[in-house]
Amino acid sequence: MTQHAYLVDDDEAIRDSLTWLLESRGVACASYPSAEDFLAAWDSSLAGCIVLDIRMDGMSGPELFELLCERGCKLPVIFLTGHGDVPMAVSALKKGAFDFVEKPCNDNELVNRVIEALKLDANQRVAASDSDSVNSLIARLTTRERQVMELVLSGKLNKLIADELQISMRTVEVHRANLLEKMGVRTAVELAQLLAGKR
Amino acid sequence: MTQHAYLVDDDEAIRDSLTWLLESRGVACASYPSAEDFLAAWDSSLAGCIVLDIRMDGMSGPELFELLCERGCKLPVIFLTGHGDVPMAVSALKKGAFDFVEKPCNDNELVNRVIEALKLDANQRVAASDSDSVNSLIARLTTRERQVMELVLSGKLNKLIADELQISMRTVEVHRANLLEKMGVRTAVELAQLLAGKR
DNA sequence: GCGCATATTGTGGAAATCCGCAATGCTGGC
DNA sequence: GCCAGCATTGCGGATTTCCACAATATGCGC
Repeated sequence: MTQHAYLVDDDEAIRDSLTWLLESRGVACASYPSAEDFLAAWDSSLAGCIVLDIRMDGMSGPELFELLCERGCKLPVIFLTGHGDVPMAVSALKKGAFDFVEKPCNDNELVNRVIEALKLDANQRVAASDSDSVNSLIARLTTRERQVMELVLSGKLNKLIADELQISMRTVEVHRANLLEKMGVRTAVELAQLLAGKR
Repeated sequence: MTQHAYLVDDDEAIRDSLTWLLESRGVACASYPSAEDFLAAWDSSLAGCIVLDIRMDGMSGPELFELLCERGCKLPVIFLTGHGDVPMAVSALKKGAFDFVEKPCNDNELVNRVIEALKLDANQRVAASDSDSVNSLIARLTTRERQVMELVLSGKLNKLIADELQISMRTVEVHRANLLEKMGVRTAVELAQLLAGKR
């Protein structure tokens, strides 16, 4: 999915000038005149970042942000704000908003923030994909393979694993070989590294 | 080092009432009437969190925060703020400030934030200590042991390690046994897990 | 009933790991 | 020169890991 900067602002002049500005820097844009419009268009496959005005008719920026968070949206959000509201800013940042930029703003500053947000989105996608891959590998293990894997990862000898599971050592070897193959690694060390942080 | 809530505010009444409030909830306090006073008292062994007023005569809260960050201070900082200043709030949060609480504030809210900040401080200390411990273990390895360790962690057989380093397999075994002992682990799997994230 | 997936087990042999015991050589500090 | 630390190596033996080949039993879906 191609990354876009999703511009959400009821002021058409701002949407147009931001679109022009960002596209001249190679950033694909999609603009929406209201929070409701973007919400209707959003789905979890969208890639990029959101540039979101705080004050709009109808649903406000923070309200949209809240709803997107509830729906699991991970896109970085840059708020455009013309008035100070510290509690709202603190609250949004703590909920994961990427940044606040005050209007009127320096063109370069905003574009740079957008580009940073796009980088963050890209990095998050890679990390999530890695995590999904490992999880799907684990999901393909049989119950017994998973049991043996846990014991291998706790550093036990095959002999002790056999004692603990009350099976033969040969069976432990079979499961061990199968699980390493399914996890796409050759050794228990590689397995431990693959699963680092997932335990 | 005992954790304290370090209260920095030029208003004595606020310092006193916060002290009373926090101590009645079991939090040790130390208060300072100015940013300069706290800065003079600070050193990196202090444990706890900082409750910091924004507006003070002399050095301001954000200025103190800036200086502390430059000096490597990791204590969580809760800003007390009576006026909105979004860019300052956004900037401080992005630099790692723990929270902003507006004055006048709900007593329970502030105490809860302080207690959360103390927990964060404690967790950070444990994590830093773990990291230091592993680093000091690594520092005790000889050059050769470190080389062998890297190759073990990349999953190579002793035989291949011996080829690569142009030494005998017995020597690899000696280094391998020595490094595992020095790192306090019994197997390469445990070693990989100990070093997860440090590579 | 048949086929498939899974779990289990045994045999035999090869390879890898581990380690006690013993020894040599080099370097740096006292 | 002596000693400690480090690097290196060999021998012999024990243990562990790995796996081809082969087989049986159970449960499930068609």
